[in-house]
Amino acid sequence: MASRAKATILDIAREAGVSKSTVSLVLQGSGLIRPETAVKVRKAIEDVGYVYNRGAANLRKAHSNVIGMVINDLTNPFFAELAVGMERVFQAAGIVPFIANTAENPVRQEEVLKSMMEQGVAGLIVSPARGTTPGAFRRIEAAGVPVVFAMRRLPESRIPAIAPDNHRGAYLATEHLIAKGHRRLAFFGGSSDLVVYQERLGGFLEACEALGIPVADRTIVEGETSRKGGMACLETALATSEPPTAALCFNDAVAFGVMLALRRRNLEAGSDFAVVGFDDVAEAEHYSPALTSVAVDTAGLGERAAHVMLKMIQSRTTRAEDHIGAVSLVVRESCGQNRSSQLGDAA
Amino acid sequence: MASRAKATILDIAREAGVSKSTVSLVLQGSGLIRPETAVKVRKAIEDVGYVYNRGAANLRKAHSNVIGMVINDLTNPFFAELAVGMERVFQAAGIVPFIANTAENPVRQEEVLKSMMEQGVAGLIVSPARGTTPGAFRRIEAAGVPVVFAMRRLPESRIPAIAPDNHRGAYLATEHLIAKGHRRLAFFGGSSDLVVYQERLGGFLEACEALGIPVADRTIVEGETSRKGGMACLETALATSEPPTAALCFNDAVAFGVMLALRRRNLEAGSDFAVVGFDDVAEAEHYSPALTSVAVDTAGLGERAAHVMLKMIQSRTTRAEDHIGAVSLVVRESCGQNRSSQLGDAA
DNA sequence: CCCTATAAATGGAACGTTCCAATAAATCAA
DNA sequence: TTGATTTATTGGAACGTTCCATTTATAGGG
Repeated sequence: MASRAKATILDIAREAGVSKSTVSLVLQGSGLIRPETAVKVRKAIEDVGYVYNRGAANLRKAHSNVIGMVINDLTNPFFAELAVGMERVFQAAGIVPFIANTAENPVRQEEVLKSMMEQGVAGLIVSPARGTTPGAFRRIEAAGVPVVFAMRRLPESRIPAIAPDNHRGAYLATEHLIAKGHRRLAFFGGSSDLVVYQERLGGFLEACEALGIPVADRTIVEGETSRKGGMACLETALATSEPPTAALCFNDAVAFGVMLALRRRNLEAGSDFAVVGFDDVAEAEHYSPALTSVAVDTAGLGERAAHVMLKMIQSRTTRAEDHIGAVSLVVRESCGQNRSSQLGDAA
Repeated sequence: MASRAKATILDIAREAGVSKSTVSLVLQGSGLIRPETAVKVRKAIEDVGYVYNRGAANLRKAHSNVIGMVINDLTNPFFAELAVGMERVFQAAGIVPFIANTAENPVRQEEVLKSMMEQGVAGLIVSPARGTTPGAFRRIEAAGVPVVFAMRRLPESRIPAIAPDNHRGAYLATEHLIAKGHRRLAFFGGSSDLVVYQERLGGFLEACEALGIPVADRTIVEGETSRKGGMACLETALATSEPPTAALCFNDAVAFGVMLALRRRNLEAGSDFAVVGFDDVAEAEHYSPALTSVAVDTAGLGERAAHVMLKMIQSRTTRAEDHIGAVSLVVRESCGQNRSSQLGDAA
């Protein structure tokens, strides 16, 4: 049932009565061939069910047309949105992104990166897995393949990163909670081995500092960056002697978890406890109550990352500027009305 | 900054003072080479920062080690779970799955499939986009590349499909609703151009038939298979003169939408209106109220699909049996207590 | 009518691997 | 010692493309 030996450019040449070089030219859409010849060749291609062998082509050509996208957690819809943004710009450039999942596992990540390199990708967009070793990208850089980090970065790396302004986002959100009249604040979820965590927590702390929330009234609970993690964080925080009345969550998944835990306790997110998320995933808007969250323009960051990559490939460089994306606080229902009457809202 | 010409097997040979053939043998882990030689070669490989060129290798070798996974909607966490299951088995077989998203767009799907073929994938696991034309896989089959459909199938295709027992799942769920005492039932979401839809709706209708729900008391509302779609379905259904009191939803996303719409109307899912989902995504358990749903063992189906693919590759065939995965109803809170007192639950 | 310029098509070498057949070195039986 | 056997290693052809340098055909200018 399987067809005989795969058809090659030579088979087409024979079929169309031209030389292999001519076929190659047609394949590349060269203007040198006579239109009628091109038509003839294209028909032959169709007839024999030819499939182009990009591996063979890349043997001679400089660059391939595939870039690899290595994601630490595909089950987070956030990354799917990021991928969508990238695909838009790559598609226009005739480039196909291949996605691979590392499931937050550095070993798996190593394998995946190796495989993509062997496949001859023109570039790599990576959201590094937690615990990625500093040297993990040394060989790739040495090979001259451009790498861009998306959303996450490595502490001491020279690799350009595209990420939202985490610090500012956290500051804005915290400011909002304080403006709502809250005085005992929590930061929920995430763990300190992530640069992103440092940035977001940093923004939270700076806002507390600037707006007069004493250290004693700040509750910081690390935890998994998932619904489950969020639920755990809330339980931990409410068990303290002076529990917080509001929380900035590491991301939306944590925030959803917090809201679930509240409901289980018959508390209402918004009126009884204020919750702010981070990332503003599509779901935030449709939750009940709708989640106030820091919007990071995920798809936009994806586009940006793709553009940077394209530029790097073109200019054959392995260096580029970092890019910090603008953020904005999207106020919805999860922080309720103002606690004291002192302030209007700060949208 | 970018390194000089990429190192090849010949550079390593020179460095290690052996022939290229020896290097090749080492690369393939052949037992023919003397251990000390192997060590010497591996050191050279490390020293020059060599990266294996799989494209060149595939020129001579029969099969590549990558399989393509083409997904219609990466933003649905369901597919991420499917991917996770596959990755487990592929990883053990030394195969790397590359994922591409078609965003439910047949044109994009065509491009993606073409690109994967050109890349020389050993096989393709596909969840076809809505509106895929019957002939879309003709060329791929002709090229002898094995294809497996996951979750979705095409109406008249000979391509093996791995899917849950949609009919039975829908039947079970409907039976459950009826056992709970509901008599006016709805089927929400999906559209009739999907085979899956036919199957699920079929199970629903058969249960209605068998358990004595007259046609007049069945409400069928097609809609987008998303939260938004679910919200719309509920609104439509409640606007009828004799609105249903319970709904089986095409999938969990639709069910979540329905529950949201209920809350907006100050109705309680469970007590005021019963909701059953389909797929049992991770989120179903954590929702409030927790969603009763038909569990399809997503990761298990992924594993199965991967196994079938592996078998097909090994036996160089393009044919295999369909596989229908077992389903089970997971009863949680979204259908509330029994409506009438006549029956216990049917877990 | 010849020479040159342009357009279209072509053959051959090269790309980095694998694999076969062949060689070289080491071991063994007699 | 010699031939046969086993163990390690090797050169060369092949894989399917691209690209350069040619060749061939077509047209234009004087």
